[in-house]
Amino acid sequence: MADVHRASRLFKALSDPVRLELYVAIADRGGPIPVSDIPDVGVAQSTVSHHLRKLREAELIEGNRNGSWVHYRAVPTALDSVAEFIEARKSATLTIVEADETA
Amino acid sequence: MADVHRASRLFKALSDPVRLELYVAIADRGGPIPVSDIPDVGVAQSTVSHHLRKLREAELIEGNRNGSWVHYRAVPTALDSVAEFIEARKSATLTIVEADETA
DNA sequence: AGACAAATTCGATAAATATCGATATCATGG
DNA sequence: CCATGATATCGATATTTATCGAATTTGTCT
Repeated sequence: MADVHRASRLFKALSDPVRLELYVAIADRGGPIPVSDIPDVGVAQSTVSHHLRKLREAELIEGNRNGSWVHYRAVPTALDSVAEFIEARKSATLTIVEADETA
Repeated sequence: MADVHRASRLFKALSDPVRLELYVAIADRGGPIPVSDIPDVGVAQSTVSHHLRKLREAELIEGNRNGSWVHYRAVPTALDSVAEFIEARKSATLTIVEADETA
């Protein structure tokens, strides 16, 4: 949670349904996936490319060329700060639940 | 994570720095907090109200009037689906890390 | 009732963003 | 070298969104 700006940038990167779907496809692949293997999400190719760039800029994924293909993979630690953010909020809300319990 | 749309709606709600800061202030309060107690985040009061509405619509917070004041509190389970989303991605990336390890 | 305070809603505006088709870049195969 | 395929970039457009000040609603106090 340290930096609200960093967290909000990650949230923003994941806030578009199409982009989120792309990210999930890449992350759940486990390994590097060429763009051409990413399942169709119903938008033009240039739009896919645009979203991949956004995900790259947010450092959620990284890609490298292998011949004609660009392989993308999810950056393993990218979601850590989001996880921390959620944990921090959870303990805060747990505190109040306990307080209500004893009240 | 089941529904990508639900997840992206939550992400979108948290994607604005100002709104995220407001949410953190409310969530970390532990208990109900009147709007007037929310620390100044540098925007007009009407803008704060607008963001609170968005957070409400995303069901991240809920508010109820008590006299002249409206008290907001974080919905305790609201972030659960986001946490699930992250967990699911983590196991996917762990799989590949292990695979790389044995390679 | 009238004055004041808290919060929301309204209307306008400027900035950001998602999308597309067309074009460009890059690599490969004939 | 040219055609083809994969991906990225460009330019335009329509939609969304963050922001503000002004007006409104809601409630309290005298």
